[in-house]
Amino acid sequence: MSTESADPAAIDDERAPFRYTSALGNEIEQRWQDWWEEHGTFHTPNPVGDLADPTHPNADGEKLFVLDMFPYPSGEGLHVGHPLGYTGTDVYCRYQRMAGRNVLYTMGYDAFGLPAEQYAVETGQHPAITTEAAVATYRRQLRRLGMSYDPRRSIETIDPAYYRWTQWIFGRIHDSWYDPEATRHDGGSGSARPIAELIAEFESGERETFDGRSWSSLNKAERADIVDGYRLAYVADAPVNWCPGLGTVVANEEVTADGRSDRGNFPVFKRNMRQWMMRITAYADRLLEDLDRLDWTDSLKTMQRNWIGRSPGARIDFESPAGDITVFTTRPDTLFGATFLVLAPEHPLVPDLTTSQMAAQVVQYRRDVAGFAEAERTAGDRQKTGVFTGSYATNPATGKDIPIWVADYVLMGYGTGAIMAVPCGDERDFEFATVYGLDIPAIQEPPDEWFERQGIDPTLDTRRWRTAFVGDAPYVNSANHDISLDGLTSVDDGIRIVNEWLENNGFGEATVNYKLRDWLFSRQRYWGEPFPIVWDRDGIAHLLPDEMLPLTLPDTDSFAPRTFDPDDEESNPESPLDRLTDWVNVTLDLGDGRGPQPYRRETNVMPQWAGSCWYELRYLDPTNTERFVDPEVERYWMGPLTDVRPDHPGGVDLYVGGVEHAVLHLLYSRFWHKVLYDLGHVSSAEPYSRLFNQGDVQAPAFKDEREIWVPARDVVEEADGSYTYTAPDGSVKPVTKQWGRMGKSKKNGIAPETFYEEYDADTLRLHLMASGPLDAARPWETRDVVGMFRFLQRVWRNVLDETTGECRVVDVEPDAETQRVMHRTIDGVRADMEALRFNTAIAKLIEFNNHITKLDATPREAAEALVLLLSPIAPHVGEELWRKLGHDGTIAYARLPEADPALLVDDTVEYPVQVNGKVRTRITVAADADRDAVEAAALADQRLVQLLDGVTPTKVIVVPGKMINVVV
RNA sequence: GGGCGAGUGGCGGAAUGGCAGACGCGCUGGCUUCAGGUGCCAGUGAGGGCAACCUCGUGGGGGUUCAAGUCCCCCCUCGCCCA
Repeated sequence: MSTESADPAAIDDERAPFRYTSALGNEIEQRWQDWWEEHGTFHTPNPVGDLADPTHPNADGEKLFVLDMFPYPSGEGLHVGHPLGYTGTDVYCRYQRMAGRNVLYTMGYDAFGLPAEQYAVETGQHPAITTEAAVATYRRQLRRLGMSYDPRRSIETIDPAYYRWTQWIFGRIHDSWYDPEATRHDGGSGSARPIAELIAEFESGERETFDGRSWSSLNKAERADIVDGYRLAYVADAPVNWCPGLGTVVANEEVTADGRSDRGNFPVFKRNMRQWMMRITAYADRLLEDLDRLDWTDSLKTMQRNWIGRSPGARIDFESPAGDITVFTTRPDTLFGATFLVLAPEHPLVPDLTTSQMAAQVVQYRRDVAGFAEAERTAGDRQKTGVFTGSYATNPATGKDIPIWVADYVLMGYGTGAIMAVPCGDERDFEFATVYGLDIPAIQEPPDEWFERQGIDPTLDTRRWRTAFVGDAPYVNSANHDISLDGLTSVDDGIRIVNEWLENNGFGEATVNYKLRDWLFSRQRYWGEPFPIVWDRDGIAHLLPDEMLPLTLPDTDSFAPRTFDPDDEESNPESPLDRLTDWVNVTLDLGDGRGPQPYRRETNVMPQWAGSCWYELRYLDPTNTERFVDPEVERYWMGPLTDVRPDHPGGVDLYVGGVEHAVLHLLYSRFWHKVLYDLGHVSSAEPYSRLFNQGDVQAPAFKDEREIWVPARDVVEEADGSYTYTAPDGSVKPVTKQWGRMGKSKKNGIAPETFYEEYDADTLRLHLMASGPLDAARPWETRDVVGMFRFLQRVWRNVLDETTGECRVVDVEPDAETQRVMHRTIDGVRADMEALRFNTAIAKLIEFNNHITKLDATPREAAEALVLLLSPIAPHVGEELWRKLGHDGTIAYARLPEADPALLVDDTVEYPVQVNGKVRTRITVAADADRDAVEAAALADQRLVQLLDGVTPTKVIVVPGKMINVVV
């Protein structure tokens, strides 16, 4: 830089030294952020305990608990997409504080888990160090955005003082069982109960073991096995998702549709392994039913319903040479049409059923399909494949022998892994039967319209059908010596009759199948909560007593997991904690009367989701060392609001986050909360009564020729509109542009810091809130931001003199028009803020400010209303102008202005006058004119008389306050 | 394939069935300035007209209504979720 051009800022300084500039904005912001911290401005009082404060200005206000989905801090720091939801909640909280409510609002950090561990492995640093650094960055960045969090309530899931209670809750889940017969304390049926009550029932003989053996005849291990079969957290050999590339097993929810891990995109293999599970399936019905009590979007509820996947149907046993084959079907009424069985290739009975003639083919088939993902296997457009086992089963309804096939369109993970195939009533079975020439008897007589749509004449000869028929239609060929469905027309009736017959004859029973599986809860990783579990020499698991918590994660340099060739299905997981033999092998007195005993610690750790299952509860009472949350504090913040709705479940008043957590976090968290509720630890039946999904911020992202994302900040647009990327080695290559959600994976994040050079945090907040409704995705365009900066400058100029810095408001009554604009603004902005419509609230504030700009001087009343209403969105400017207007302290608890209803209506109303629906003229009449007077005034209008040209209107419609339509 | 949601200026978006395009960006012109930038003022859906005004216009097609971006039916495109 040379002297040839003057510093542009210097010119402004001369002429307007007190103009609102980026430099001034940044100075004000950091000053107020320090002030808030020093004064504990956003400390929120609890009703009792350490955090109680009856002197707080809003201590007696109505409570409001607002929650953000807390972030998983990555080494990259925040990008400008993150604060979209966070700013929305902050604006809402600041607004509600000014409306007098006692607002609980804070932020925590979800810091255990795979990405942190992977980052640590890559950089060779301990995850505790990299994670703490990332958390510190997030804290600094969020503070810089002016978030009004109560800093005392922040938590980190990796803090032993926090995960002590994660382990404690695990213990409560481990030490309970689900009794579907129990009457819950709220009167509902089905409840978690302490496992001790179950053991007592076995001991007293009140409850029998499954196989009828007497409790007293069993040894310890046998008893433990039986009890474990009831626990809500249990160890089981179960088909799990083994991911050699990650070196760990992962949950169903973490596997993508094409059978890969959502982290790292490695192949995932189904394998039976001994793992910790959570019996979330016990809660399937309650998780489903209670969705009706939640104020969530329908799309989110639908996603949860689909994931739970409740299908009523029946279990039916088919006799076979290898014993009974149990199938699950949603259409037991079609049993008469079942002409073959199909087993999943992994079904355990397949080897026993395969005859020696078919053995080679079956073995080959099972090998062939092993590599296919579930999604590929069930894809609708794929040619069905399968192989005959050589064996036959008996259809209990028809008594006929039907062939048993193996085919990969049947999945081991759904139902029983075996189906009865009804080719005339199921499209997949129809297709399969057609390919292999199997019998397709008709059991329903489809209506004529169905045949018409198929383009064929009505017939029961299914060889001429093009597809299966599904729906209500009269049954045919559906009778045996006991029952007959023939002639019935309702599927519901058919199902009921067959189910009764199955039960009466011992062939099966009505049952409900769920897509939801139990939650795989252990991971063979280092960076997670250790299980508070030790194993004794008999292989029995023992829960550590509460006073041994927290069980801290042992420090080690060898935290890297053992990973494998991603395709090495035969590899076996190894936990990093296994290597720490000094930690693993311990002698402990568990206080169970057995004295010190040698144990082996559980070496799996909990999955990333554990810490987020209950964090909102810890925010309530973060300093409590006696309990995870004080019951009175929990009831105050999260108790059911039965005055709002009799079936209100309680929980967080507003939860804001991305839709990507629709089935993972939100399902797990609800499950934990319900267990705590059943056991009487919380008063709320649901954790989040209202949930709002904020949209994404989209940004340009760039891919090179290999379809790999390249950092967007190193891409430039060429003169011809194409894009090129300059790699760190200096090479330049062409790339293609796409829009995508801002984030690490697409390498298109824009850091908020880049923003403070030209603008400031209040401008960013305004821009994020103004650029669209909170739930809409929006593209990021940095050049659009200047509009909100200009707006702040104009507000500033309306309150302060740019040359002197002095307040320039005048103490005179605003004129009548200004009063009306002001009160309409107050009314409109308040309504918009209540409804989270910040974009339209900002538009109204801009209009009001533009009105003030046109006045010769700014009336104090108008300036104060403007600053108060603006301050939730632009809090730093709000505070600064509030001071300049002569007020002490903070604006955070100043009361919002009230709209005077009398000033919301005008004296006169301008009516558009339509002729046949098209606006042709306008008239102005008194606001209190009645319908007839308005009509008369319209018909007397010169222009209308001219337009009508003597024609008498057939009808005149007057919509009071809105418009007039003259029909001719 | 199924479910849900969305299609409005050059762009982001606004509109209890009642004046389509609020507000912002961009663009055009003007003022300030030696100049650039900032700032300020005005204009800005398309087409026609000297003008007052007129015609068209919310993905496409139909319908309900005095009146449809909004409600109903069919179709197209995009997004998300589940297969």
